[in-house]
Amino acid sequence: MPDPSPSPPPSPASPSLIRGAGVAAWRQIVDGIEADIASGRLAPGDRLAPETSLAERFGVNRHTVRRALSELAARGLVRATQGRGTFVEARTLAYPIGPRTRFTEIVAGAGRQASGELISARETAANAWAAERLGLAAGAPVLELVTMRAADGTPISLATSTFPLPRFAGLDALFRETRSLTLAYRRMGIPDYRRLTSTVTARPAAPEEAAALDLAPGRILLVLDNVNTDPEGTRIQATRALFSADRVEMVVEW
Amino acid sequence: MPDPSPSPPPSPASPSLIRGAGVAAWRQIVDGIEADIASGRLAPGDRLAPETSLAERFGVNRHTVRRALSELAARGLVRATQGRGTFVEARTLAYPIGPRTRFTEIVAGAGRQASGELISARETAANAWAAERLGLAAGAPVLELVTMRAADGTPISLATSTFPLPRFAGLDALFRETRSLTLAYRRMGIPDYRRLTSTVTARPAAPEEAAALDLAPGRILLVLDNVNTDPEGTRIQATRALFSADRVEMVVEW
DNA sequence: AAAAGTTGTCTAGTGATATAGACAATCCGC
DNA sequence: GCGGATTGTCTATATCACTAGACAACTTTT
Repeated sequence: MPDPSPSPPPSPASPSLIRGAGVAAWRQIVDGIEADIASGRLAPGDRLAPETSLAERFGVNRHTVRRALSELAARGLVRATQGRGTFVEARTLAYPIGPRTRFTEIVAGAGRQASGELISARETAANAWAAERLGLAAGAPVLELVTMRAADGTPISLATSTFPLPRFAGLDALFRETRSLTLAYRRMGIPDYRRLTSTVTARPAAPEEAAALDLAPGRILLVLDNVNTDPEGTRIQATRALFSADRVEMVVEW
Repeated sequence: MPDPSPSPPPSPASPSLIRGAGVAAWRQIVDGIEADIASGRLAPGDRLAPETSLAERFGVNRHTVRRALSELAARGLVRATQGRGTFVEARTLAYPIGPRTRFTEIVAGAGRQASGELISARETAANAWAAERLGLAAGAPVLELVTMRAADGTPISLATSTFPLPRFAGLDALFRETRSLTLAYRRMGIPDYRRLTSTVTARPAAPEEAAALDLAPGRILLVLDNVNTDPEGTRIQATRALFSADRVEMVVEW
């Protein structure tokens, strides 16, 4: 049996809706069109089928289709103009997963403007998740940094990084000063870090996550877990970054 | 700005529901609990909070909670027993993304039973997706194989692989005979293949995809695109595999 | 200039969702 | 054996989603 292989992108979202699944018809239409946009089946500038055609295709009333298009417009994915039609406005960012990633370079490479901020820094006790990944005892003191990144002002990722204490006491101050984790590491005597593992999964955004990333409720998140070590192989950083699956696709190259 | 880092798993799904988002309250509860299970916040064997507690936590009627739990039970994620409580039954498969992947080994390594089948094989004209990845002219003749994989009888992935013709004419017969793509390649004079790129993204399942993978409508898919080459660097295979994000997490290691 | 195509807005009726209450049945701890 | 905790089932009502029709206003095509 060959390793799993994805099917080539099929025709646009299936017109048949699922009734009784707890997802409103208009919402399913939203998700379907959004999936077409995210997958490239609908590209920026493309005009959507007219409302009456979509209604016929999805087997719903034209008002239901309008409810969906209204939501898509509110999310900035499409723009409707009276008498002309509804056009696609969305695009995604190709985000490489690799031994090292530079958010600013990734965004600039896509012809967009990167920005970011350190939302919070605090010393706390390592929870089970961080303790396991950093090889610490549960409850061990750690430094936790929360950061938010954006491309062209659109939130891209919400990330929390955890570092063992007391080794990394003061890292947050160095980070605020240098705006670079790599430079902050160097100031602390660590010439470079190495990626140990990366894990990707996906799930719906919790309400507070959706709010932070300016997403509609329940949008899908790509969750990227990274563990980094110092040159001697000691684990120094465990990070979890949340990305909107509508705005980002993960790319791995060898 | 450091590379994005995920926040450690937060407390269980936010109890507040989003009204007016087109997702029924009971359905949001389903997704929230399912996310807790997928993320490990709720582990197999854990008992869920009682119905009355969940109703209070989510701010809904107990019947609405029961509607959600009924759905989770139908999906095989939880099991309710009168007088005792509701317990978690789900688990996920760690699926490595790497230069080579062996589904059977991955599943066996998780202590589960792998199975799979070749659903279809056909000669067709390359669509834009495959043509781009294989470096072919659009419409060039290709062989397309569709496969389904399962672990312990639970569908894990639906994959479509595309191969250029006439070079790979007969590959499907060799594949049926050897049950191994690597062996089939060797019989055709290709000692080994190499991974060129892998891309991971996520989106809701289309109805026919959900049906094929035995998922509830609208469940989240992890979509893995791979491009492989022969030892000389010529692209020989483009694959898209669809995975349930509830059942699989992608793991990358260096 | 007129017709056709398309989005935008208004009013109104029917079915699904969520709520509510009550009580039965099962399991577990004391 | 009893009480408390929890799931299971029944009936009933209010609110929201979806449908339907009609027509206005704008843009594009003929």
